[in-house]
Amino acid sequence: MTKSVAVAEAPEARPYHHGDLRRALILAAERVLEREGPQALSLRAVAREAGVSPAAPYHHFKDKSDLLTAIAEAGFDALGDTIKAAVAVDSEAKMSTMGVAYVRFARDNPALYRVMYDVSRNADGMPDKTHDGEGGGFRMVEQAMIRAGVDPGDDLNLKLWCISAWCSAHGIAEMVGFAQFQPMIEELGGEDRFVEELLGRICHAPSMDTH
Amino acid sequence: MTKSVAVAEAPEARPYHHGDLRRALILAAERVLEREGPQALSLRAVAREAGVSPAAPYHHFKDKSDLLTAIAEAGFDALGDTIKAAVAVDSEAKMSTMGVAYVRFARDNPALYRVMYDVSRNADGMPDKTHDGEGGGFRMVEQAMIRAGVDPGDDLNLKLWCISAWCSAHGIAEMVGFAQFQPMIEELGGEDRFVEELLGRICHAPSMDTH
DNA sequence: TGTACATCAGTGAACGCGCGTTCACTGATGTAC
DNA sequence: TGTACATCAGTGAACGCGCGTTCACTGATGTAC
Repeated sequence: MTKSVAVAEAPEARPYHHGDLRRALILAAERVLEREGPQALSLRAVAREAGVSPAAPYHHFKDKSDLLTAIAEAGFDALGDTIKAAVAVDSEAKMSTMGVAYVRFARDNPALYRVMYDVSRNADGMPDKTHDGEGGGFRMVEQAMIRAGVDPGDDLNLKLWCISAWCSAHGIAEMVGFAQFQPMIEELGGEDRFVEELLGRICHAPSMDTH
Repeated sequence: MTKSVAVAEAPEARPYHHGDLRRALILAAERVLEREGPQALSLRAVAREAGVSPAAPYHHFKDKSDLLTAIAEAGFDALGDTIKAAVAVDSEAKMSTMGVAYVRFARDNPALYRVMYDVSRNADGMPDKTHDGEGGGFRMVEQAMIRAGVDPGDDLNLKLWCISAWCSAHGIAEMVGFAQFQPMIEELGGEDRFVEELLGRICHAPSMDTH
């Protein structure tokens, strides 16, 4: 509910001050990405999509790369939420459930996923929140690994298993779309099954503790 | 040895006709990538680096994307050669040897590696030569898998193991550089050891045939 | 409750830049006779 | 062996474009008194 004004304006007229342009810009960026892909993600395009002038974003972000960082961070948050939701449904919270959810997110938001890792590469890593944060993705993987039988006391081993799983999921996410794999995907009855098969060859409880 | 000309030119004067500009452009692109990164890889920059006018490349490539495709293909060839060389040294031709060589290539040529996969994503897959070709990378992985104990008769299973390994190597290659992992890398005594640890958790003979 | 004023968050025009691509051209090469 | 000519592989100027960023500005908001 906004304050009423003395003179009625055109119904959709945005007030001069936006209210939460920072957030609006990030949402606009996601729409641009989905609609036009990562190449089209310019600061100007985002401003255009949000309905503001090209100079407006500079009141909320230092420069373009600062905006990209925020977009990537929002993406990693969304990824974490997706995995969380998948785990909530699967009572056993299996690694493969999480892996499939991970890859699905990447496949459903390919351009955003691309930006997330492009930014990470430039920033020498993913957001700290994702890696170390309490509700972050890595923590969830850790817990699933422990449930799968990895000794939680051996910290180095546990971490290596998590990183190994995450890297695999990332590699799969980037490559499932390759045309060469499509016949096999059909044979297996869909992308999710294909991903399960790949993940199954990577994370399988029996050998996890033998290292 | 070039034909001598009646009037002596400045020593480095390139003849009007280049001879093999197509190849020279690809090499120039690799230099640009190494020196300035993937963002700087414009058609004009490549022409500049090769010492020709911006219009010259159009006699050898349909457009920019055609040039990029050729660069990526050359990159995949070089990757294949690197793996081949590593296998030649290691008499057992272990998976981990190949994996480490793969990741080393990606780390030594980060910008080229990026372009290789960017192009692959746009082209819906890596070059056929790499995937299906006789001396291509996938074939080498196949053979190593067979040596490691995967039943060569079960074609689907064999292929899934190869894809799984390749995806993992790719994921690792993209993420080893992340700052979060650096302490662990030091602890393990270097990047190659870290990569070996990760790969060891992914490809380990005992369970390969149990599927 | 009103008023003066600082601050915030927009505008829109302008800047210089490098890009991909096209064009009419020209120099060099190779082939037919 | 020489010459005419088609073809090939370059040049360099020009095009229009969208970009990131800056600037002086202005409208709206909130605070002090």
